[in-house]
Amino acid sequence: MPPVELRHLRYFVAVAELLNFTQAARRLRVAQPALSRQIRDLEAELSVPLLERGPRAAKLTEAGATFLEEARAILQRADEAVKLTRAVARGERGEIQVGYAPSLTTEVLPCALHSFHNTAPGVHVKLHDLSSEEMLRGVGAGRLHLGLMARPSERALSGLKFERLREYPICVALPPAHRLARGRQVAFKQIAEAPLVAYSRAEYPEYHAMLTKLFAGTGRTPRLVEEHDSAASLIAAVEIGRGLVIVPACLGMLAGGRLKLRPLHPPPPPIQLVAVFDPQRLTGAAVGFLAAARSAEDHRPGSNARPRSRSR
Amino acid sequence: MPPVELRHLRYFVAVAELLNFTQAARRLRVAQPALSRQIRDLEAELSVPLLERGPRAAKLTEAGATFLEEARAILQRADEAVKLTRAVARGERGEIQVGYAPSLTTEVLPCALHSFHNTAPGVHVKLHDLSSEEMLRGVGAGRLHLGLMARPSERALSGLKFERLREYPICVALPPAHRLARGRQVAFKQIAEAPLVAYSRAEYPEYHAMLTKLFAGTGRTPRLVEEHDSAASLIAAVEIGRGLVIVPACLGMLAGGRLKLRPLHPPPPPIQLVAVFDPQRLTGAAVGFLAAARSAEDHRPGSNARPRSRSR
DNA sequence: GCGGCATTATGCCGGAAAAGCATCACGGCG
DNA sequence: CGCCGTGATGCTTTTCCGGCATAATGCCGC
Repeated sequence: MPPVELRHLRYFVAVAELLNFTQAARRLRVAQPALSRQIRDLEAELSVPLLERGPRAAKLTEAGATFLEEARAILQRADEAVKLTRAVARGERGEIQVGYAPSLTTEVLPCALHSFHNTAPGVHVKLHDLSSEEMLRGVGAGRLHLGLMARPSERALSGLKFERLREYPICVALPPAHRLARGRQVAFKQIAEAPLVAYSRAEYPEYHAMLTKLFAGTGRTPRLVEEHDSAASLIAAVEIGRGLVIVPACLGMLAGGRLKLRPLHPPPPPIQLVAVFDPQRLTGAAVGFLAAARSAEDHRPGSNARPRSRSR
Repeated sequence: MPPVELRHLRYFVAVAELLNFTQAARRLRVAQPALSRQIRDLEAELSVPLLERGPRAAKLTEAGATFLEEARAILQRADEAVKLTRAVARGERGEIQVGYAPSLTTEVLPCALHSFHNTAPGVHVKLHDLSSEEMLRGVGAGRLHLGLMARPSERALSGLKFERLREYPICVALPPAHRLARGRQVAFKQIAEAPLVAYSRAEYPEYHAMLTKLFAGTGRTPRLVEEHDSAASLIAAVEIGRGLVIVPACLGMLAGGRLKLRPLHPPPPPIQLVAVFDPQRLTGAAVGFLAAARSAEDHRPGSNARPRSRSR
């Protein structure tokens, strides 16, 4: 016995709406006998009469009326399924898992989310505050679509790709009243022996790798006096004078006016904020989010904007 | 371009679950090439790749995963639609509209509802307290499936059919202390001049038709002292001695011990409780309800039960 | 590196099923 | 009674689905 197909439902709905096989056949652009047979087959498959054929018009039976509701619902659902699937493929619907390094992405993330929501309002972005290793593992395992983090070493990538989103010069964060805050920049030797606060080594190993690289070849070692597990407490520690901290410029977003950031003078290589992804598994929505993150302009004044040329 | 059919969904779900065309084809009892082509056609129709074919196994794409959920839901819905429609045709699901005359059906209706609910728990019975004319019009117009009422005249039926459910002897209802309550029955002449209360003529014209018939040929006219629009207030009126009332025996169900019912002596033709229906439109559920009403036994003692033979 | 083993894709053919065409049967209406 | 309109039936045509044989592909083990 041939199974029920959507064609049967489409045909039946047409007949049930017009209550007339001939007109329904015309609407469906098939000949009337073909339609009659399909309806007959459907009734046979259900072993239930759905219509009472009269010479003047057809009439729905009780069962036919309930089947009509059902058939309409099924057809609509099928239609929506197709539309939804196409939208997912176009990256307009669905969900993406995004890992992010909180302090590094304070500038980019809000803008990217905002801009992405405008272009793809149907995509739900799930954010995960993760360490760099967790992100790399998550992207590698397919749990994450994107990881926003400091550029990792080539061997840590192991097949993944990345795209550079921003570069942030390495700065010294100082209390506003600090002596060194008066200049436009700070020479490395001025802080080489100063007490430093830092991110905790356990949670931010790559920060310490950066510090080590910074001090390599200078014959000094950083004088770490405290470790903190978040940017907020780090800022507070500097504010109350426990020490200085070496951070990428984007931390200015978080510190607001509480700290002054001054670029290090012989400028070391800047911190690169990148988006890591698996090119195999890059979905449409993830591509869209990447584009939003790449092109997101910072709307707040003065943070990463080039200083405007002085009015002459 | 051929449209999407349920077959495509069935095939896709099988492949998506096994992630293997060959095994899925075996489960579907088709050859693997046929399955491959159907999936290819489906993807072409959606213009969306749903599966990534690998030499080791297939993998769902993002769009494929969402389409899988949708396809499963649609197939299940279709399955349920078929089951539901069959159940409706068998009279096991659905809804019936039943009109009833409240005081005439106090015995039958509760039993019928109970018994019907046991045999067809999926059918919702909608009850409508209506006058006889309203019921006849409702059944004639298809708004009601059944009308439970006193047997109407043949010409009022106009094409409808009915089935007799019960017969109730015509009785006189008296206050328990009334002189006439002492006997087992009441002779007509004993009440022919007594003050009578009655149902209101406006709402119960057929009651007055019955009264008229009862008095026809006796040379008397009923001495009506009050009219009431419900059985409850009628009972109360008799209880406080405003008059007697002529009612079918089933009113004993409502009056409880408050009134005594005594059959009229030369017994007039009894009141027939019938179910009126349109044989053209009789649905399975309505047939079931009719059967329940017909065979419903009264579980309460002594109301319509034949008096048991005395122990000798 | 190459043969074996799985995978899916392709070409071709036969048959089932759906569509089309012509016609029939039936009921209402002028 | 003939003339619409209805849906049903018989037959043919077309489409398309399924089956078979076989190719192409990628992986694994030897």
